[in-house]
Parts: sequence; structure tokens; C-alpha cells
Amino acid sequence: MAHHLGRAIVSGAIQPGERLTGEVANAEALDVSRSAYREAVQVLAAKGLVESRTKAGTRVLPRSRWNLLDPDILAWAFSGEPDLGFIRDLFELRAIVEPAAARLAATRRTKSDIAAMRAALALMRRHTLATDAGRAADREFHDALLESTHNSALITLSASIGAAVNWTTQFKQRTKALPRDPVPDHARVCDAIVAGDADAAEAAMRALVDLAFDDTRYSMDGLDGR
Amino acid sequence: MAHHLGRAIVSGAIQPGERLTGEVANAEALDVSRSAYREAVQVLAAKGLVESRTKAGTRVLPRSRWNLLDPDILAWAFSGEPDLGFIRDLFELRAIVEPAAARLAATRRTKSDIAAMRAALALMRRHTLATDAGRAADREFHDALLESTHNSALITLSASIGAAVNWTTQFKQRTKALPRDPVPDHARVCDAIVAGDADAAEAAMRALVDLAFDDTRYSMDGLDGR
DNA sequence: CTTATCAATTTTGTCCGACTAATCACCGGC
DNA sequence: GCCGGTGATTAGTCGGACAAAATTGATAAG
Repeated sequence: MAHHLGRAIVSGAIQPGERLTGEVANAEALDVSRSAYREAVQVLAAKGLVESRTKAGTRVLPRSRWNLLDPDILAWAFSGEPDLGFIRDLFELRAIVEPAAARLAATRRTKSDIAAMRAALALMRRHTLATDAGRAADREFHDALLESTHNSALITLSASIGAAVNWTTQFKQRTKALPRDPVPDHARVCDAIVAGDADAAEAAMRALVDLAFDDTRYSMDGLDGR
Repeated sequence: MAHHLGRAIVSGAIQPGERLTGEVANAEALDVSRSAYREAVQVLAAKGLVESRTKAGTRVLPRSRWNLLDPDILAWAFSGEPDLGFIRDLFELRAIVEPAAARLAATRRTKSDIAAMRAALALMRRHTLATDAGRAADREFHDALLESTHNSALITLSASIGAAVNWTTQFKQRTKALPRDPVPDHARVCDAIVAGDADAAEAAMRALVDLAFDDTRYSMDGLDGR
């Protein structure tokens, strides 16, 4: 329900500023009760997609008010035709956050953090990124890395970044075979963090993100990245 | 409604993993209808605070699943006793994101971006941070800066970071007089961005965030920051 | 002709009561 | 001791009715 409406908005089918038809009309058009429809709208309002004022109806807010890093919204955004510009923005964010996070992780990781990262890495090695299990392991690796910064704000971002990583890798798979084995890059990051070498961890992570972006761009050839 | 429940959860009065009492009981305890209560819970679920499964009741999710960067959640977090550890985490995030954003802004800013930043700066100069108008101008400055990166993911973060900046400055004011004039720091960042000097912009922004963190820590003396 | 005030209508917000569906716990049979 | 069924508990859905708010239109005064 909320997914249906959310996709319609994120995909641009409804356009910011536009008014949704009245609750009663829209509810029976989608063949649900008004309560269910209202709850769906509440969810969208909580994510900053729409705003409801009495009499004025519920309007779609401008994109700048959307909580684009919300995992659900990311899922909706990638469920249709992904926007290359948005993917570039996400990688730019990763390129800012993840190297800095790797630097912090290198100085703060605990034994259990290291264990979690190594476990995820082992799973990545076993399954490839072509499988769901492999992609889950990839996400788990990045999760474990951000977790070992012991910074709750960064950990929250991990949910968004993890989702973004997942969708982009899935998209890569969809178009053509993966051109490069990503495990060694991840292993280098992991080793540097285990060794406690902040500079090396940051550099390795920067390299990883750049390569991942290159791969994604490559899988969308014909369009240049800028 | 949602604010009431949200504050109770974020403040830790309800603790992750705990079960909320049944809908009917809780709804009449808060003296609202079940529909209204349900819609509030939906909002919290959309923000990742709780999860509802039939029969099992609605449980408070672990903090790691919360969308801590949601503006509402930030507001709830700062409506009670602010957690020093959390504030440190937020400043750490700012210290990662904003300098990098300033670097990008220095190369991408347009004329209208510059105008927006200068206008915000002028407002900051006129009113001080002691007034609501001044704090609004401060937020507008950071908003305009992140806007001029022309990166939608970073712009989304601006809402979160802006809220955090707002709450922390307000908290600073609450305890004692502001020890330093923040305008020159902001002006340096602005000038560097206008000049298109990426390195200078990054450095100036890094200095600004560090000083702001120092001020905030100073206003909470007795507790050391680490 | 402009402007201000007031009323009517539209749209969201709230409430109530009943029913549905899913899941878990208990109980009996195997 | 294990397995399957049955009941109870809880969120999820539904429909209808009412309340509140705000915009829009009409109307009257300047």
C-alpha cells in the first residue's frame, strides 16, 4: 500500500507540488478502506514525502524535503529505472563517509568487530556477488565496518549506504557479468583496520569505493558519469 | 501523539525490545481512539523505532535500526536531557561531512548559491545566535552550503545536520553566554567557497566544526568529551 | 471597484464497533 | 517425547458517522 504510493511519488509519476485526490476517492480507487489508506499516507508523511493539511489536501513535498536516505525510499527509487545522477550522488556520499569511517574503525575496533568483519569477508569469498547470499555478506561487511566506528550516527547511515550498495550491485549484475573480483579490495580494507593503520584503512576504502563506482559506471556504458 | 510516544522511546523510558501494551489498552490509556493510536505507531514504524507483528505485539527495535538522522527523532532526542555521547557522534559526523561538502561546493557553486550564502551570513551578522532568527540564519547558511554541492544525498543530510546544529546551539545558549563570535568563521568558509578554493574551504569548515564542538563541550563543563 | 467580513462547503482528522487473519501456546493423541 | 490440532490473543482491516479547520465564494460596506 504505502509501497505503491511511495513508488509512484519517488518515480516521479506524481510530481512534487501536485495534490493527491481526496482520501475517499483515492481509497476506493485503490480498493482499500479509508483507514488503511490513511495509515499509508501517514507513513509517507513520516518520511517527508507528503504533507497533509486539512482542506488543502495532501501535497507532495519538494524533493529537498524528502528523506532520501531512508531505506524504504531507496528501495522505491531503485525499483524502477534508476537515475544515474542519483547513483552518482550516492557514491559521492559513500566516498565521503566510508573512508572516514574506515579511519575511525581502525582506531576503535574491538575483537568482536574484527570477528564480524572477517566472518562477512569469508561469506563473500564463498558465495559471489551474483547470489543473494553474497550481496548480503557484502552488506554485512560494510555494516560491521561502520559498526566498529562505535558512532551511532554513522551506524544509522550504514543502513542507507548498505541499501545503496545492495541496489547498485544488483543493478550491476542485472546488466552484465561482474568485471572484477571485489574480495581483494575488501580484504585490504579489513587487514588495515585489523592492523590499526588508520591511513592505510582510509586509502584502501577510498580505492574500494572508487572502483565500485567505476564498475557501476561501466555497467551503464553509453552514459558518461558526469 | 506520535511525539509523545516517540519521546518516550527515544528518551529510553521504554527500552528496546520491550513490548508496548496492546493497542486497545494503550489507546484508552492515552485517551485517544484506536485509529489515532495506530496512525501514531505507523509513523514510528516508518522511522524504524518500532515494529509490529500480529500476535507478537509491537516491539521497540534496537537503537541500531532507528533512523537517528530523522529530524523528528533528533527533535525528540533533544527535547529531554541530551546525551553527551550522542552529541559527540553528531559532531563527528559533521566533521566528516561538512568539510567534504565545502570542498565540493567550492567547485560547483552557482551565482544563486553564493547569493543565498551571503544573505544568510548577513542575517547572522544582524541578529546574534541568541535569537531564533539568528539560529535560523545559521541553519540557512549550512543549508545553502550543502545545497551548493548539488548532491541530493548531501542535501538530505543537511536537514539532519541543520537540526543537530540548531539543537546544540540552542543548548549552548541555555547554559551560558556564547564565548565566541561565530560569524568570522562562517565568513572565512564563505569567502573560500566564493573564491573557488577547495582546499581553503575544506580547511575553514573543518576549523569551524571543531570550534563549534569545543564551544558545546565548554558549555557542558565538568564532563570531558571523551 | 476594491476590500473586508461572514458563511458554506470541502477535505482531513477522529472516533467507534465489529470482523478478519495470523500466530503462538496449550492440550491431547500418537 | 514428539507431533498435530484447537483455541485464544493480538494486530490488521473495514465501514460509517461525526468534528474541526480552512479555503473559497458570496455579500455588503467603503
